[in-house]
Amino acid sequence: MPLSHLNPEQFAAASAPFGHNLIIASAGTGKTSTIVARIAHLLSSGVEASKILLLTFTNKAAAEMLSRLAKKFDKSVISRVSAGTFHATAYALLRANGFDITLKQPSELKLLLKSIVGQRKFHHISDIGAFSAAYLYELYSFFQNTGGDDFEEWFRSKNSEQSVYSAIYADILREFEEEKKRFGYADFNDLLLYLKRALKEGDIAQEFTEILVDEYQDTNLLQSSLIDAFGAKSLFCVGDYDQSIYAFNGADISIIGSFKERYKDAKIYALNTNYRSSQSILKLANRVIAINPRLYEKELKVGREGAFSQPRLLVYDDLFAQYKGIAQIISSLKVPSDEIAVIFRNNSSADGVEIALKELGIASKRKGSGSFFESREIKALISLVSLLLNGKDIMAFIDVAQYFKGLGEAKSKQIFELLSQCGAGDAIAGLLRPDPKATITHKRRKNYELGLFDDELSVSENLPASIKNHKIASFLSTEGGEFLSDLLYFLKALKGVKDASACLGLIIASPIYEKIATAIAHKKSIRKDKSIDESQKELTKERIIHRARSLESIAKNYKDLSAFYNFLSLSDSQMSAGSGVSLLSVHASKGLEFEAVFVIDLAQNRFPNIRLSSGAGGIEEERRLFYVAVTRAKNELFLSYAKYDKNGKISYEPSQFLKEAGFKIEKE
DNA sequence: ACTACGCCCCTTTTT
DNA sequence: GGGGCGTAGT
Repeated sequence: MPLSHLNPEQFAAASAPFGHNLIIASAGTGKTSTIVARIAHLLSSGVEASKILLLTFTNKAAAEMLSRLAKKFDKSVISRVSAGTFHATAYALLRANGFDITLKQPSELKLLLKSIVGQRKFHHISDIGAFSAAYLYELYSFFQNTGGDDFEEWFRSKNSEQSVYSAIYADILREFEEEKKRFGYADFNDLLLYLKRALKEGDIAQEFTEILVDEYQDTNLLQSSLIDAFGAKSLFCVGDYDQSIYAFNGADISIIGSFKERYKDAKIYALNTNYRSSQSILKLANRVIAINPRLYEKELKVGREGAFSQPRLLVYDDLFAQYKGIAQIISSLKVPSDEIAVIFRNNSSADGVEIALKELGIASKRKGSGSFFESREIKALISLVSLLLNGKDIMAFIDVAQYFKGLGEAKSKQIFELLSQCGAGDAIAGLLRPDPKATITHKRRKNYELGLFDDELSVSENLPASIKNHKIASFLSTEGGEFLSDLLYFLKALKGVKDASACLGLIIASPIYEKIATAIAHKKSIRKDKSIDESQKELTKERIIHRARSLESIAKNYKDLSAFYNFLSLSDSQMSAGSGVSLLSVHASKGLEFEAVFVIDLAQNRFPNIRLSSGAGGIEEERRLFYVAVTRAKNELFLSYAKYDKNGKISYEPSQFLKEAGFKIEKE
């Protein structure tokens, strides 16, 4: 039984009676084991598995806890436990209840918002520069996550100078909501908002006996209100206010702080024995974090004994010398590289470290950061998948169309609109089965009427046979016709194929993807003198197909295309394949532990990041970030910074956290 | 009106 | 290396 090897504190928490339980679990105190034991306790006491909901911060964490439980319980029981991130859980519940939603990444919705902002004028109101669409999106997201109600009012109370635009911004966002609805889009926040509303209005009746919340300190008001909307009989919230580092996403430390006041029957448990870090590491971490206000009493006890090396401060003259020096130390450590992490405040630090390690032949892995899923060829592949699932997805349509010469954003949009009219809002349906009764209207461009491009008839003549008789054929250019013909062929080839991996295989083999791959390879093979490097082009194309194939093999794990698409949209920190030294931002390091940890670029302005510390969480949040970073270390901890940057143009002061940790730093 | 292309900007943290 | 913006070209 998992409960048998718990310490008394952990046991008390794991076997707590039903009710509103808050477990204050400091870093390294066996939080995961306690949650696993709690679920085991619930199952053993006869709670039906499907009445348990486990909310974690990453899907990986949820999967890990379930796999631990699978060792003690029947797999068919464990598979009935609902577990995942807030977002993954909400998505699953909404879909299971018939909500038809296409989840879109923030980057794509920023693009959609941008197209709306672009049509607005601001300068007739004021000379003040208006916010960019990206910034407005983030602001709106923050507003939603912090439980906001009236954007315009909220905005005015927060931002005095930009208040002149508050009405326009609010109207833009109203239109944004309409557009999202029209194209069937939802973003991360929408998942939570939709579910919350559905629960409140009784559209979804999902009862849980107990909801367990991991990383409770990073819950924001939207998430907190969603927990309440479930109306579960019992809560088991596990967190540590000293590790709250998501204020920028609306995480509110007062949610954990006010637990006692919000729930009358609240019981507070504390896990105080640290089994992870050596005494000297813990001492350093606690000394710094003690400067922050204490929300609950903590008496940290060291669970490990033995002789460990003291944390070391490494000071370098130059930024690059720092990365090189760290790589050198790493190569000399007698620790497996998988047990080493380099942790930084800003992702911009990662490149230098990666290069320095590479030079010494040391393998490293970085979390997802762009590369694979954001590459053009994978994005196009996902867009094609998206179109199969959602015929209203205009952004996927434009993304695919752009690889056909002569089709840019505006032309693609026009074609999409025409097709939509043939398919009652669904462009793909409009292409496959145009409604003969639909009347289509098209805003003709003036230039056409002036006869500037007079080959309208000959253009139609050139259309591929498959598209010649389509209702919108008379509006199409040769390129547009070619694109729709390829798309039509693609849709017919994939019709009725459910298996995700088979789908991907067919997509990759389709003429439309072949054209896309060729177009991308072509662009990447243009030499400086504008000639084409043909051998390079072939090589790039092979690499593109190879990458596409690796996505195909990932798809094998999913039962159908829409399950696979869900994974693509929701999966956290996409695959950190291979082995080697982990390169992590502090946020990405959350929940992990390593034998040896390097916290780098500990310079004032860099870490703490001064620009950010003036924002939501303030310097206290930066201090918590420092606390999280150093408490990842089990045995060895190295702290470092450089006095100057590469070009010596900027000089850095040591981070205030180094002083707070008790390091004596000599003056120049 | 729209697309293609070259040049300059910068780069917080995550589901 | 990507996105924003001005310019040339269809």
